[in-house]
Amino acid sequence: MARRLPKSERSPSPPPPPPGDQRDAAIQELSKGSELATQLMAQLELIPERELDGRRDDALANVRSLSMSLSSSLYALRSERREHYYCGSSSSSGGAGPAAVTSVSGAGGARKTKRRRGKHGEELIETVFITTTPENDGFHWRKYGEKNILNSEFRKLYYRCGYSDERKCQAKKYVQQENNKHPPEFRVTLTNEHTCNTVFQDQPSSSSTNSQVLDFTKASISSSLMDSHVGTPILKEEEEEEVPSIDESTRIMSTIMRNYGSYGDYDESSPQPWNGAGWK
DNA sequence: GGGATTTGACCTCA
DNA sequence: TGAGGTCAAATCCC
Repeated sequence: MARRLPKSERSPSPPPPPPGDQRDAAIQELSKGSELATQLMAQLELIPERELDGRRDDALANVRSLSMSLSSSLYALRSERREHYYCGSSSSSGGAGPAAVTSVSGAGGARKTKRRRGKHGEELIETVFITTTPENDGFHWRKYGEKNILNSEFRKLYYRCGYSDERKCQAKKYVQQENNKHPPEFRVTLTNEHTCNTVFQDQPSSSSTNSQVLDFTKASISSSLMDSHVGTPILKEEEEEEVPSIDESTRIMSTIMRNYGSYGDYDESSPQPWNGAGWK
């Protein structure tokens, strides 16, 4: 997520963002690399340990690191794009009216960015998308609430940035399971920009491992929920648009999820809601 | 003991 | 007035 600097910290004439086509090309290349890394990981999984002289785990760890790096780059690029779109649309909005909705599409999917007012009239940027990997967005989230939602069989989970206190980051994330597909899809709502600037950085000092913080920087989570399509959410329009079918990389990841647990623990015959860290 | 999650209560808004 | 969002004490886990 691109960091939005306070006015006083912004340079008078910020450098223009890279041309859109160049960025698209970069995103495409990174997506490809990420997909390939995922495939490689799946292939490595199929090779018996003994055939690699006990070095399969090392190789897997390396591929995971590679995939993570690619994913973080992808995420950073896409976040930059989203902010760019938002800034561009802000002037056309007259302020207090119905929430303006800006469709933001990228190489791997699309999101809806809404603008609405917060509790105290402050402007909130709200991005809604559907994804099968809600935990995988590169940020450090701390859960602060959970709620049953009317007419929904799944509970809504509330997260705020893990650095909300120490870095005054106002970013929040709401996750609600949408269905019992395999893998299940989640509606993820992001509000406010991250100001903590901690994508894939700053290993948390906490030694706690039972955390359900959606922390992609933690090896315990990143290894089991590693995913190549970070930032490639499945498009879901607010007003029931057709949802594209899950792409090849998603299917590959589903296979990996089965191998690594988490989604693999999901029993399709007796679906259970996702609790933020996997199914019990 | 410290950090994170859980969960019921409370607050706000439509 | 009810639903959704947040708070904060209790609890859990390392």
